[in-house]
Amino acid sequence: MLDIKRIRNNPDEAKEKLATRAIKPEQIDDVIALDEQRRDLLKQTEQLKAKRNTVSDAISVAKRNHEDADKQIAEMREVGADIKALDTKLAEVLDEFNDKMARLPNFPHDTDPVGPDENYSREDRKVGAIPHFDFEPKAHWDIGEDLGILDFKRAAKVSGARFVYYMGMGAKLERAVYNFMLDQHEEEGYEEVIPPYMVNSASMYGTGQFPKFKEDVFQIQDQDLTLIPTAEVPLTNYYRDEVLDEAQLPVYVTALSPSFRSEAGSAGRDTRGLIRMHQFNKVEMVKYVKPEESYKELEKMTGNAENILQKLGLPYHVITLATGDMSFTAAETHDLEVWIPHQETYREISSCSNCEDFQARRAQIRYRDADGKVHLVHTLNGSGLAVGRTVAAILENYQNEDGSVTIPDVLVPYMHGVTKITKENAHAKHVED
RNA sequence: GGAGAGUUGGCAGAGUGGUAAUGCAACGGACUCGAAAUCCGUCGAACCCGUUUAUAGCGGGCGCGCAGGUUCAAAUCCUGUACUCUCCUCCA
Repeated sequence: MLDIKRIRNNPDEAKEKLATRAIKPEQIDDVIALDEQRRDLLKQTEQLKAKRNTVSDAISVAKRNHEDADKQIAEMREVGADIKALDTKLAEVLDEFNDKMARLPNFPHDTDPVGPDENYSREDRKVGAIPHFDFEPKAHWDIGEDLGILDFKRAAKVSGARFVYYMGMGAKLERAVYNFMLDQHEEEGYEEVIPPYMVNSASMYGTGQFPKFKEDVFQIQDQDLTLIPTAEVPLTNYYRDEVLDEAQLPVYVTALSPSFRSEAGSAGRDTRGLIRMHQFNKVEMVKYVKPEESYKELEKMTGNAENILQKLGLPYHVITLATGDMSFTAAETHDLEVWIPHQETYREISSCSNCEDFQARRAQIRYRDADGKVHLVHTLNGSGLAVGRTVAAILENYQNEDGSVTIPDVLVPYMHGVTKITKENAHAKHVED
């Protein structure tokens, strides 16, 4: 949620900034007009309420002295009716105002590249050498199915498209990857959390998924529960409607969780493999910080995600998203894209965003400074990393000509010493009693 | 799933129709070399509107889980709802 006072005082600034995010100037004029209506009605009803309060006092005194108050009561009956009418109108205006405000995206940061889509994003750096293969590299779904560690067919039978079973060493690799990530982030100062995987609408609203992106999620029928599309939602709403002490900041938390996404509107894209699933694991990082530190913290968080890729030896590049390509709540976003050999391209594997006070205003997450004054915190979130896509990247970048996959060194301890996944070791052996 | 109880300021806790007691904590001051204790004073944080250069001050609104309703007037009465706790049932 943007600050209406800032929009009211600088409408041109708001129009200019949001124009880069596909918001028409009329939408700004709309909210300003509604805001004016709202304040006008508020003034009227508050004047009447002030009158009601003073006259009610008089009535109360009169009654106590057993004097007649019928005249005032009759007068107040009318005032009461007027208040009710005004309040009804005010509620309507307020609803519309809130709805329109809730659909305006965050202001982009001044340094963000301006442009309508990903073609305008800025590449900040490339890290790691792109691997060269003496053979035709296979797609990760072929590697996985040939080794028998990924089973898309049976997942389709049991659940549907965009689901997968990880089998044997595949499951173990997934587990190794996220355990490694959690351990790394813990070393970097993040507290590990296991959050709820279903949240209520207020939480979805707080982090900005609702009201605009309801079609992107899975909701439980007849209950106010939504399967989380990212752990960002439960992690950021943890302090919803709270005032923190300045001394508590910054707060760093991390969580492994499944993420559930309906992928409405993605029909036909990435139909094979682990890239785009209805359910995938992700290790998420969230920070609550003081406003003046949020951009420094964003760089640190991006570094935390990069650290994972570097230790895994996966080539990637970092881009700063163009204004038109950023998510709704972000003021600035760095995407990490990992090299996928079979597609000969970089694919998103992490997205680290500074939401500034946009989520904090919606979710009312604040802190009290040394002078006792209350301010909104800044919130950041980043994937560190999407686990399924990391497994896909490992399978492809570490594949061998014989169909086996070498395990990156840092994961070997997490694989209990296994250095390579082969057809021979991919599955459980029968154990004689 | 069944039955009951509860939700009031940072915390504890009164208040069953006339507009939020009290205690603790906190803050300011006095005393003190300083602190503690004591005494005096302030105090529902936050939010909204108006006035304003102002995040100062002042005025008003709001404010008793949330949303409605009844009433001249609601913490108090009514309806719905969320959450917490206890017991029963069930359950990994």
